[in-house]
Amino acid sequence: MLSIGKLSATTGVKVPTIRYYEEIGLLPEAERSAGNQRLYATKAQERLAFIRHSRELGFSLDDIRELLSLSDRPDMSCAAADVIATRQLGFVKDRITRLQALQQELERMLTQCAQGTISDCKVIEALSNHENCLHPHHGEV
Amino acid sequence: MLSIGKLSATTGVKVPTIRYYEEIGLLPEAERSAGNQRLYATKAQERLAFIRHSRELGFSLDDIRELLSLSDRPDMSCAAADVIATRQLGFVKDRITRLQALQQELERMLTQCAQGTISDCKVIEALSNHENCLHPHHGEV
DNA sequence: CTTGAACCTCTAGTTGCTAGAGCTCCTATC
DNA sequence: GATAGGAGCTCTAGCAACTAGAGGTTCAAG
Ligand SMILES: [Zn+2]
Ligand SMILES: [Zn+2]
Ligand SMILES: [Zn+2]
Ligand SMILES: [Zn+2]
Repeated sequence: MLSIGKLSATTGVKVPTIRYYEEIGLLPEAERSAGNQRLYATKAQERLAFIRHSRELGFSLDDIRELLSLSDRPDMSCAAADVIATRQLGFVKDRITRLQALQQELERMLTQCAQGTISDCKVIEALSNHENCLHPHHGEV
Repeated sequence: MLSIGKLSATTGVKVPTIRYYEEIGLLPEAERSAGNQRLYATKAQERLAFIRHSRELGFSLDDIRELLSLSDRPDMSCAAADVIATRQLGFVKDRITRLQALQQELERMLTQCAQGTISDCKVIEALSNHENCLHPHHGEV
């Protein structure tokens, strides 16, 4: 059985984050020592590693909750898991597209600026009106 | 002079968002009608359009605050503005790189999955351990 | 047996808004 | 001029996914 600190060290998830995951029900309530400190078995390490890795791949905690509950039912079809991953892939692709548009706009305004005064600054000018933009870039970045 | 609703309609920024920008000092306190309702001059439209466009390009409100105060000093060097935009470009490029790594990992796990049961699902397996990943993908997405 | 690191709970802060309650005001129609 | 209802007002709370701090307890090394 590991203390929360050891669990944190072996998984790379910070102590308060582990407690937070327990609080929101991503991790089951930990066992406690006589002095009320959390104790974890190896199983918790795996579950936490799963969460961390999924987070690193950009999944939301809600998606992860769903994926965890699926992984607890090995005989079920994996269709639901694949739907979640496919949706995530869609988000990622979409975001890349939008960020590439932003990159172009930022590069354009920076190369146009001749490093003079604010009144001549193409960066400030570009921010002031969208007319010269090549992309629509609406919605969240 | 425009009501907050008209200002919202002409700029595409929602009414509560305009009030929020005023609250945090991005917009100056609006004049008020006899009945205490906000009234805006054309200048406010430009300022708000600047904020909105900068947000669309991914700048933080703190950066925008800085950019706005620079744009109020036309005789100054624009170096500071260019620094902010360059930094923003850096963020964007970095994020794109990380998202492209995520895209690859997600595509890899999805193409490997044979659509069977959870116990054979390559998506769940890939989330369970990072060993087979091609990228480190640490840090925030 | 003492010391200090690690643990506990609870609250509040972060970013950039958004939603709601409960009220007042403005304007259009009759 | 009365009235209906849309738009405005303030204030509080909530979202995601944590992070930081206060103030107190427990554990483990020496
Ligand atoms: Zn410039
Ligand atoms: Zn634009
Ligand atoms: Zn699968
Ligand atoms: Zn990985």
